Amino acid sequence: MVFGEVHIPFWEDSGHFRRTCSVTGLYFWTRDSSRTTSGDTNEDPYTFIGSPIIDGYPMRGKALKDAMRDSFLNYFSNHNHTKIEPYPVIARWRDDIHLTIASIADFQPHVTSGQVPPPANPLCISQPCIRLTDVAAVGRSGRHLTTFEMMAHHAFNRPNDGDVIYWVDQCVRFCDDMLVDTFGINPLEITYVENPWSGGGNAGAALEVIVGGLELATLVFMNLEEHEQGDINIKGLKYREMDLQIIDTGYGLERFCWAAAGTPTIYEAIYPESVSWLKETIGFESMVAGLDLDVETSSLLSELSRLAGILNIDVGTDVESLYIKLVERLDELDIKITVPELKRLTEPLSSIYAIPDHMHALCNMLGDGLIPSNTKAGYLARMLARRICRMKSDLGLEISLLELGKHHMETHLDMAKFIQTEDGILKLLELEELRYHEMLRKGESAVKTAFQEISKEALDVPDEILFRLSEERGITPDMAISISQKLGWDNLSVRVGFSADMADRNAKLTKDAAKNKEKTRILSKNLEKTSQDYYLDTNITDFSANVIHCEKISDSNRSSLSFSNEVEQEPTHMVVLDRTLFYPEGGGQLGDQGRFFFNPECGETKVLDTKIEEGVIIHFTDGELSTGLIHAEVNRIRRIQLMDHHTAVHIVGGAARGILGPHIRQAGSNKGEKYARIDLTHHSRMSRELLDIIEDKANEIVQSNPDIEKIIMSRADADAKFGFDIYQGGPPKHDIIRIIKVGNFDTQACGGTHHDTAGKVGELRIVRSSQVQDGVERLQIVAGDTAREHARHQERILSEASEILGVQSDDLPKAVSKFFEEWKSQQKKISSLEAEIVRLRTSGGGDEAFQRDGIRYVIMESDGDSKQLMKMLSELTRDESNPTLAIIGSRDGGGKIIVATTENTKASEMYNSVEILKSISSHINGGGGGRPTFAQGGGSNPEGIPDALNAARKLLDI
RNA sequence: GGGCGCUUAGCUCAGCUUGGAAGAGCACCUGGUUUGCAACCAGGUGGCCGGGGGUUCAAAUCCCCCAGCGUCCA
Repeated sequence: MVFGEVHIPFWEDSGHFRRTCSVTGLYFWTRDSSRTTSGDTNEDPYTFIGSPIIDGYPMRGKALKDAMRDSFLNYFSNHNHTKIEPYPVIARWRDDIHLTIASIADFQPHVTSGQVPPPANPLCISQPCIRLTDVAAVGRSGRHLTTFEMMAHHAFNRPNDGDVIYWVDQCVRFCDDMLVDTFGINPLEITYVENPWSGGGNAGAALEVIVGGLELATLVFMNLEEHEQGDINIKGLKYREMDLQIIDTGYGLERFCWAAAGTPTIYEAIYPESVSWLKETIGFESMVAGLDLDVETSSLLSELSRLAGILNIDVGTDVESLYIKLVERLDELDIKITVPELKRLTEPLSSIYAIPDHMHALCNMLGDGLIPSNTKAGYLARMLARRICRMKSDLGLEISLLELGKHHMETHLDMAKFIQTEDGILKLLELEELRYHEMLRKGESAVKTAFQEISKEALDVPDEILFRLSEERGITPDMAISISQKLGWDNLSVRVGFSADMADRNAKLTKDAAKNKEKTRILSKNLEKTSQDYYLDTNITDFSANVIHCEKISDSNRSSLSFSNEVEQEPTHMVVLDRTLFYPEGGGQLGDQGRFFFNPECGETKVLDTKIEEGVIIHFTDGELSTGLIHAEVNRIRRIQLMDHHTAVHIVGGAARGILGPHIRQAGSNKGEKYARIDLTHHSRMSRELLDIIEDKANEIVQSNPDIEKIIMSRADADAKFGFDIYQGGPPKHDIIRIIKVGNFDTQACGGTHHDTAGKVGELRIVRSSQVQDGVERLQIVAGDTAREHARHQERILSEASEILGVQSDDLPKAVSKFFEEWKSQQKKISSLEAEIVRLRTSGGGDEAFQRDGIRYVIMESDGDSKQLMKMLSELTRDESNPTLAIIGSRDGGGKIIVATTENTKASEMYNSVEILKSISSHINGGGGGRPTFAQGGGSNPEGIPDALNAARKLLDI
């Protein structure tokens, strides 16, 4: 059987025929022997608009989704599937994607790799998903969404172990039975298109389930994995069969709703309240009437929605070319309309459709506790918020983002399921709208500056300018153009194809960046994993073990290794033991230090740092060791300090969450001996007052001295018991994980070393906060002995500083500001005195002056720096009624010479200051330059000043 | 995670490409002219040109490091 073909008994049992699609060439299965197309081609218009293909669902919007979801889940739970609660839309358990893009993403990579058993088998779920790749098509195509629910039934089979739940035949039987029996779909209308699937390192045969021109579901039979020695070739990559065979299905909840509603677009089926509210608010009907189109608008709109479904809108498609295609197709249907006319109608409409979709995605993301930011997942939320704001202003819609969100949540969402509160989400929406307007305000002057070289009559803008405005300022090309129109550039427009080029440029930049990434191995050979005995008891620091490997650090290794600044000496060797109590750098905690020795008399080898590579713990030492038994000792004081800091970090995280709310998550942390820091997600900067409150709360926790539980449990159990909030330190990498639970204040998966009770931390101080990126606040923490040492250090600084000024440290701020003010006013006094000196020297003195042919020559040596000289020169050469050539030298700082002439006079015509300066500056071993009427220079031989001035006199024949 | 940009007067920002006397508008002060909605005219006050290092005779300007802020892409 050829890969991708699906031959199952069900086809024969149910009277299906295999056909080749006359348009796409793909094979498909149908009960209708007269069918020639697969159903999902540009020859297959939607048949359900106005005449639903699913009966019995008269409701719309949220009620429709709820009913449809129930029907689906009930069908499968009645057929032995276990209902699973949906996962968050922010995929915190993964490090390769930010958002949950499919139901199977819930189980990747741990379940699909076979490492962790599924939470149930078989299972069914309706998973909210967010995909932003087609965000430009949302609202325009009539069917694209950034957020949707993927209803699914999954089964995980291990045929080699005789553990098979069900495979292709049963999967298709479930699907067909449900579509026909539960949803009453006419069996003749259903086609199954054979279209194999591959992606993310896996592949398998797949069937697309098409009804009424709409792809309702995809059934994937994932049984292949990418492998160098694989014998199955798909799209140039080699695959082999894997132990696990996975039923991966996806049924589009919103598409089922659409097919049941038969509305012109999918948006009217699922967000009818929002669409009509927005239409009413902006007066859409009267606006359409005001357009004065030649064609009848209602028939145009229904044709449009029908056509939009057929037109394939690809990722990164230029909206402009889409319009051109649409107008061509309308022309074929004898509807004559120009692109600008069509745009005036459809652009507002597409915004009305896109706003509820974007708001739905945004509320889901924020509801999961996400904070909008300028990086990572937070950026995706910000992008959606800004798209809504932009569409709002295009529509002239005077409803705040906050109000839109409130309406959306009341109409379309169950808030009880969210981590974040409704008020919390509204606060974030309000902040985002403020930031958007701030960006626009700054954008205006940015556009003004960037466009200053462009003529007001110009028709287009150089690409580079638009690229840069977009990348540096967040001003999209069309925003830049509309801003520029306000500023007087009336004829500018964005050239056709520009956005496609910008997408290409971005794709190329990302590709180049990806190329540079490559991971180098530290050790030269593969070794058994080291037994991590430090988990048994974190208080033991002395042990014996066998050296099983030692190698010198090579030069190439050295460049790829990085050691923290707590590693005082460059290591020379790497040592691997069979077991160890040395904790390797990980989870933000620095590696342990200590020593190895054979016996107390015989010298020792320092352990400078510890790291881990694929389970092998590497000790970095200052000397070579031969294999055999050794004694070892972890630096106990350092270990305890690291435990103080690590436990303190958990306590501060818990305290901050208790005070500020559920959106506080750890976005990273770092624990050393001298310092600790924790990065927390929060929407605003933290004031010192707020830090004090958190610090007080954290110290209360320390003093209440709760036990710190260390629980080893399976990944699946941990997920079920504690949820995904435990993965604050990053996605889990093992099937068995370790939970650190500080009373009821903080629970997270963590591999670090911790005290057994919180009280051991002793004292804890939050030293300061800084912002690492928008929406992430970094708190610097000191705990235990380091906290005391820190306080001493601060006091030393204060006492030293106050001693210098001769004041009490309490008076230091006042004294410093007094000194600063005095310094400033004295600076001012000095410069006015300098000016006075210049006036005196230049007004009276005629000694050095020499008159000839109506020009005054002043050649003299003076005191003062170049700034003073310049002032004197400008005094001397200011008066145009007294044409002057002035040359002044000073021995200040290596020697300075300045030459100037009075502008617009005989003097400036006859003499070039730069040339005169250059010809004499050699006497002070220097150079110089400037304008023809004002040149300055200097050198390194101050004693040459008189020679230089004499040379000038000679040159001028004085 | 990978980029890019910005930081100059109380505020909003020019100037940096190509080094050579620190600018504009608003605000503020003084005087004049006026008391009709961002009044006008003349003059003035106000700058560690984010911090630190380097190159140079000379750095707001070029190079490196640090900090703060912004923004794009994945």
